[in-house]
Formats: sequence, structure tokens, C-alpha cells
Amino acid sequence: MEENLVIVESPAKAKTIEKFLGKGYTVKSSFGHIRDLSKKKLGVEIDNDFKPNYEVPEDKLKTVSELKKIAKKSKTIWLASDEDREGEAIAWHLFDTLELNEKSTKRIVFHEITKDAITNAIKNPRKIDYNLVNAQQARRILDRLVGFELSPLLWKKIKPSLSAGRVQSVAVRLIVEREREIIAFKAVSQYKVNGIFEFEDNKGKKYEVKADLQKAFTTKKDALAFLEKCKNSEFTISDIQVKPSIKSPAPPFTTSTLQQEASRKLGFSVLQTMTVAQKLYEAGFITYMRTDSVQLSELAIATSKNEIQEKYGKEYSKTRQFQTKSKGAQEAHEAIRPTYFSNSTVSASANEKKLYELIWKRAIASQMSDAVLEKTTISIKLSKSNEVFYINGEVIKFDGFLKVYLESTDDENEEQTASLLPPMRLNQKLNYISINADEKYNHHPARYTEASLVRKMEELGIGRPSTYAPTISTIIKREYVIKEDRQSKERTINCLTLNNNVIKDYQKKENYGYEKAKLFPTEIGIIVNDFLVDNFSNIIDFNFTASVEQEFDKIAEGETEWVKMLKNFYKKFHSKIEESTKNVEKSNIEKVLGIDPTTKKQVYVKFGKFGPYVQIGEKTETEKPKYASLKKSQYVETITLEEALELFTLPRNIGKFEENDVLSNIGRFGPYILHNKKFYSLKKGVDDPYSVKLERAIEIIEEKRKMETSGALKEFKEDTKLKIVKGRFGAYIKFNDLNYRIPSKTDWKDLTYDDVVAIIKTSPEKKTKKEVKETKSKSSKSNKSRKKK
DNA sequence: CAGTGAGCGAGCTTCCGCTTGACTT
Repeated sequence: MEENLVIVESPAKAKTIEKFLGKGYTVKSSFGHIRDLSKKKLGVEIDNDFKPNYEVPEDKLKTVSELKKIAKKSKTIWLASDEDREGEAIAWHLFDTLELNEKSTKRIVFHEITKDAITNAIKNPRKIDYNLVNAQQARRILDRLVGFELSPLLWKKIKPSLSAGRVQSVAVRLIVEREREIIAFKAVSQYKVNGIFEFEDNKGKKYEVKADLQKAFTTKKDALAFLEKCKNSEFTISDIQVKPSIKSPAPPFTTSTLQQEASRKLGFSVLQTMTVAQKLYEAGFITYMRTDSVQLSELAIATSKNEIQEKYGKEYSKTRQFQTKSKGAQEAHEAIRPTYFSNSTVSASANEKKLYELIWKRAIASQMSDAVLEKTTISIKLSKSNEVFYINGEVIKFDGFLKVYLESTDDENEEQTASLLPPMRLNQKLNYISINADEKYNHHPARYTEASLVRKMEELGIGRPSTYAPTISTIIKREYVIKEDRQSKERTINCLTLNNNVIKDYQKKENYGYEKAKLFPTEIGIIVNDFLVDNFSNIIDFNFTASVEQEFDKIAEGETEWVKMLKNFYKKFHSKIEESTKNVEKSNIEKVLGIDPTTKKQVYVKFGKFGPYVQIGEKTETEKPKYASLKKSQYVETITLEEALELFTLPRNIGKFEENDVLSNIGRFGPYILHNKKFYSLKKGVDDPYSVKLERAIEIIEEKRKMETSGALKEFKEDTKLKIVKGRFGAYIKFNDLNYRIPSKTDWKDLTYDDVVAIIKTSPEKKTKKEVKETKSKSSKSNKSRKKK
């Protein structure tokens, strides 16, 4: 007969706790929830006070029967799931499903996984908190009702298999609304002026400094007039302001901030961050990675203090406890931190190592001193104008936490880095070397990345640490949203430069609008969103979650009865569903764009089963209209006649090669070149079938031929074992069966034998063959599951 | 490998949150 069975949610946690408790205690894991509402059916008896019908899902049967068996043999069962709404519900589901009895069952909670915390918890057991359980049931049932009544409505009114829910629909709405802001955005330009100045110190040493004019000019005329004034002006330092300032470290990571920083600093996707963090957690390197708390345990604060004092010195240590500010935080866990601060790194895969070091630095920095800075602003006065140039300088007097970590920002417009200034005196005279007035456009609001969407969701209190990554996957899988890169566009800007009292007026090309891994709404995402906003504005409201959360809190505190709350909500919601089912017409998007000048027929834009498309003429018994799909970047609401007509230019004959026509077109698998009955894929995001030139097409054809004949893009006579070959992610170097990356921004065509040898020499040490094989099998696996739809 | 867009109708789709494996190439 076993003495004690302790049940926690995670198996990794079970393992550590078992060590702390020692003999007499068996620690098992429930692997999260063990019961849920029926998968296929609604699972809620609406007319029977919303009675939920719970089922143990198939993949949990084994866990449940195993727990049941051990529970039967144990004297005391300790339900040690997390101390939040979901955790309490898990405890109750266990109690109910395992058919435990009240006398032998104890509910315990602990916030940190230390021996003290756990033995303390064992000493202070309590009963299951049914108010908290009911708050969870209300949450679960509400989500089910919303999801399972809204989704079928979409199947009827828009198209089958669509989905809607309290969380995902708001996430889509954020992306749709941001896109509309961007569509409505009109870029405005201004002339921003900066000058390079020169001066001498007492000893005759020369210095150069760059200064920015505070005022920007709206027209070229004004900018020109200002430069005219600069011509014979005197420049004098009129003011020097020195201000002390301090910078404080950011709190240690939560799930959301970890996802954001890993995205900005390491380029990880949200899912990738979670997968890597899970590995680190299972290996015992970090604490739990799904948390909304910024708090650290006493133990963590103490050990980090030791580590900092030893490594950096006493003056670098400043212990801090942060307060969680985010909406709806439940704080069942600690912040994400290394389990042992003495390990500043771990031996693991490259990505695990990178993420671990990020976590270590952030947590350590959070317990370090403020950085002390000195900010200097120098003003330069003109004798012939009232405008003022400024120079900003910053000196770090004491680096503090900056020694370890600096949080990055989402701001894409790189702010100029203030730096150390040369010795300057008040009233010092300066000479200009050049003064530039460049036309600068302002930027549209930034599109969401996965990580910035998570930040916004957290801000609104929508979703939980465990659902941020899956929610993004869902809205991408439903094709409401796509994540992709967009190439930059080019524009011409006007520039004025004053040099030796001569003003040069010229133009420059500038690239703008490049997007990397951003979230764009699709047409169907827009249609579904507009439908929901029109008919269910309360559900899709940004504050809906926050307001129902307040009601759940009241249930948890025993102030409100959960059935009453659901009745209240459902009455209004369901009548709206019925009303929309009856009164709202099936969505049928169709718009006339104008008349096609060549055929004189009407041009339509429509939405069909394969997405948005344009059509010339109507379908009649004798005539079949021409069809073409919209580009991913085009929308029904904004496409113009001109853009629509361009879509009909495919297939495009772009010239002759070896006496055969070369055609460009878009097919089932993307854009391609057709030549002599053979297909050549165009490079995604690089080649555009509407504008690709014959020269480039021939290059692509010859590249493929070369690969087919010799298996290599390029070979070297100096060494036959050395090749440049083409892989799934582009060209790479192959040497002695080992692969080497070609540095980004380098074109393989330009590589000489010596270059390649240099790349191989400077490349990090290669993996053994076995490891390469392992990663290969892993990537092909994930590749396959991605393809499976 | 390489564009689709008819119409009928059976049978199916769908939510959010808590946790990790287990199928094959």
C-alpha cells in the first residue's frame, strides 16, 4: 500500500517534486486537463441550467486509468494542480473522475518549486474551492457557446469550416483594422535638415560633429530658403544642457515578453520560442515557460544576488520584486528564469543555448542596479535665422544592468544612437562642412508580427500564456491571416546639400515598405471580420473579455451564481444568433470595376470558392468569361480597374529563347516560367511574373539545367569535391559531404574558389554526420505535418 | 506539379485552456 499520491499538472514538475518529497510519496502528472466538454456535440444542456457534459478524451484515457489505479492504493491523495482558475478545475475534475473521497483527498498549492514551499504546502492543505471551479466552468461553457453557435452561422452565411471565437476573432479584427489603417494612410514628406560641423579646441585639434535642425520644412521652397540663410551664417554654440538620468532594468520574462524579445533579438517565431523553451524546461534549465507573472521567488532573488555580487561586484546588485500589471493575470507560476543562476549558459542545441542565455541575462539584469547616465544637449545658433541645431550626447557614468542586457524595441525607424561628445564650450564658433535637407516620408502604422500581436492581446487581456502560440496557428490555418514577407518598393526623394556655399539640388532613390514575417489579413479574414463586427459587435469588442472576466471573478468570489451569469449572457447572444440566421443574407461579394477597353465588357471583382478573383464579361450559353485570381496583396475593396486588367496579362509572352517562346504565368504552385514544354519555378518574393524580364528567365532556365546535368550550380577546377548546390532554402556550399551556408547578401554567382575556401574556414564547426541525419529527419517530419492540411 | 469560378446534396466543419507525446518518411 502506497502512502501518498501527489498529482501535479506537468510531468517535469512531478519529477522534481518527487525528489524533494522522498520516500512515501508518489508524484504523478495529469498532463493538464483530463476532462472536457464533448468534442463533437455542444456538450451543454442549455435548458437544464447549462449542465455541462464532460468526457475524458481518448488521449487521456490512459492517464486517467493509471491515476485511478494508483489512487485506489494510496492512503492520501494530494491534488497539487496550479493555484488558478484552470488549476482548481483540474483538481475538481480529478476528484470527480478518479472517484476520490473527501476524507482522503487534500488540495494543496505552491508557487515555487522548492523543498520549503512544498513541505509548507503539505502542512497547509485545504478543500477544493468550488466557487473557483464554477468560474472556470462558466468560462469554459461561455467559450463553447460562443464558438459553437457563431461558427455554424458563418458556415451558413459565408462558407463551410470557418470558425469564430472570443479570442481568435478579436485577434483577426486587430489585424484587419490595422490593414485598413494602412490602406487609409497617406504618406507625407518633410524636409529634415542636418549639418556636419567642424571646430577646433584650445590646442588646435579639429573635431567634427553632426547636428539636427529641430524644425522640419514642409516644402522644398522653405528648405531651400533656409539653406540660403545658412550660406553666410555664423554658427555658435548657444547652450549646453547637462542632465543626469537613470535607466532601470525590465522585469524578468513572462511568456509574452519572452516571445517578443526572442522574436526581436533571435528572430524566433512564437511557436519556435515555446518549443525551445519547453525543451529547456524539461531539461531542468529554466522554470515554467507559460506564465503571466513577473515575480521571482525569494530563493531566486537571493541566489541571483550572490551570482551578481560574485561576478560583477557589490555595486551592481539591487534586488527588486516586480508587480504584474497585465490584465487578467492569474500568476500561478513564477516569472521565467534560470533554475540555477550560476549557469550563465548551458550545453544544448544552438537555439536552446541562445534562448537560455536570453532568459539568464534578462533575469539577472532585473536584479541589478540602475544605469546612471548623463545626457547632454548642445544648441547651435545661426546668426541669420532663428532656427536651432541640436546635438544629443549620452555618457554612461555607471553601466549597472546595461553590462548584461538591454531590452530592444519594436520601433523600426532606427533612432540615432546618442554617443560621446567631443569637448565643446559655450559660445564656441563652428564652421559647417555640409548641410543637408533630405525629403523624409513618415511611416504607416506597423503591421503586426506574431510577437507584437501577442503583446496587444495580452494588453487587452485576451488569451492566456498557453494559448498565444496556438491562437496564431489557428487564424493562419483558417486562412484569415497570412504571415509573409513583402518586397520593398522604390520612390524618389528630393535632396538639397549645401557645400562651400553652393546648394546642390538632386534626387535619390529610396526603398521603403519592406515587410518581414508580418501578418496580413486575407479576403476571407476581412469578410468574416466584417460580418462579425456588423452583427456581433459586443462579442468582438476589445473589452468583451475584460468585462466577462469581471463576472468570472465575481463567481470566483462567491458573489454571483454561475448559472445566472450564463443565462444573462446567453439570452441576448442566442436571440442575436437567431435573428442573424433569419435576416442576414448569405454573403455574396460582387462589384463592377468598370469596362474593359479592349472587349468593352464589364469587369467584375468577386469572391469564389478559391478566393477573390476578377472576371471580364458575363457567363452565357455561348461564352465563357475570363477569370484571374487577385494577388495576395490586393483586396476586393481597394482593387482598381487598372490593377484588375493587369491580372489578365498572364500568361505573358516575354520573348524567345532558343527559338521557343518563353511564357510567365501563375499556377497551382505559384509563379513559373514555361519554355519548350518545361516548367521553371520563379523565386518566391523575388521574381514577379507580371514584370519578369527575358534575361532573368533565361538565367533561371540555365540554372535549372545546370543542376540537372551536373547536380551543382557551380563547380571548381581547383577542387572537384567542392560544389555550390541548390537546396530548399537556396544555394549552399557542399564540401566533403558537409554543408556550409553562404553568407546572406552574398550572391553565389560572385563566389570565387578562394572566397569559398574562406567561408569554409570561418564557418562554425560542423556537426557529425549522425547529428546532421537527426536534424534532417526532424525537419522533414515537421515539413510533412505542415503540408498535411 | 503548373488555375480553378455549374448545381445538387450527404456529411462534416467549430470554441478556449491546461498539458505532452506518438503515428510515419
